[in-house]
Amino acid sequence: MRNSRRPAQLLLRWYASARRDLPWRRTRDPWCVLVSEIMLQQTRVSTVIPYYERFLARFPTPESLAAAPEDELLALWSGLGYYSRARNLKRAAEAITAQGGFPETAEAWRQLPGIGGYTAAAVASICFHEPCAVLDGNVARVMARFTAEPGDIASPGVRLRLKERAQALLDPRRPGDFNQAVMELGATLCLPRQPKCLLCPWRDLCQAHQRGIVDQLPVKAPRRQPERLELQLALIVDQGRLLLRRRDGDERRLAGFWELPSLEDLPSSRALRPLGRFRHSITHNHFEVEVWYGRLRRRPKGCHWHELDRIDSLPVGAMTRKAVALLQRVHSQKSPQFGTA
DNA sequence: AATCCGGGGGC
DNA sequence: GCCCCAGGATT
Repeated sequence: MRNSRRPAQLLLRWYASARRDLPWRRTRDPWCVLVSEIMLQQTRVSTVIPYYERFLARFPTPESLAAAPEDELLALWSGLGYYSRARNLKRAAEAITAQGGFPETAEAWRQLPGIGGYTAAAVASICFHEPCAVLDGNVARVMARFTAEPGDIASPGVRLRLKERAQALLDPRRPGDFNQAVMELGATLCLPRQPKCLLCPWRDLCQAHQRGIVDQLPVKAPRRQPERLELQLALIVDQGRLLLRRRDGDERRLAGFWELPSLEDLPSSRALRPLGRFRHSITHNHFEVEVWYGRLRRRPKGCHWHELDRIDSLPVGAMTRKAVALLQRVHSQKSPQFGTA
């Protein structure tokens, strides 16, 4: 009994001194914690922080989000990616509002849209002290090394085992701290490459470390190779307005988002001239983007004008942002009073 | 079980 | 370039 508690004690002692001061660690408000957990899905801490601050300033409660127009939400989420997270968060906020309060168990949280096993366990343990272990990428890696797990950590069977092992180690008196401590360990010491075992509180208990195979774990299946694609976009500007088209609402990705028309969409591209190019990767698609610039006599079918200085309030993907940023650079060169030259 | 969804930081 | 990130939904 005493022995099984030792790993948790070692970990929590380390966490007390090594934990980073992150915005969502300064509160136990379920709404703030939920927002952070959703944003942190497949997204790094440093990326999330500015989005988190802006989001909660605008939507401090589930009620405020439930009442908001979706476009405003998506504009605020723009650039963070995985936009179904935002749409599901709004639906969850609506459910919470309708229920008149937050769920209090992981099982109940799990019922909300966009909330899976990880997020449910995270919020329930941090905000409601439910003794349930989380399993995310960090915990999977830490536990795979701690127990020298030989299986592929992507396989459901292995993931279940890893979660059970985390559950067995969890300190039921401090489930939220324990969960965050394991993740902190994975994020700061037990790194995918070149882990800092010398600083690790579990060094002497870690099976992989004892066997000298830390750098061989965790085992992961090879991933599919990316596709290269070329894209030509048109940046049509007139009187401070930009020509955009809206993607269908049932598109697989970036549904309902505004984007630049491609060259093929335009009746004539003779008047356009090259402005620049850049690369942009979306999951396994690697785009080489060429941007053309100019004016058009008339508005093409399906396209709409938008004020250039109000693009920020539209749902717009990062690729479109990069292209528009290209334009800002040209403008500042043309207008010395706004540039440094 | 496989695939898809965005995007970016770090090496 | 490649890996992988406080995952979840869909097929």
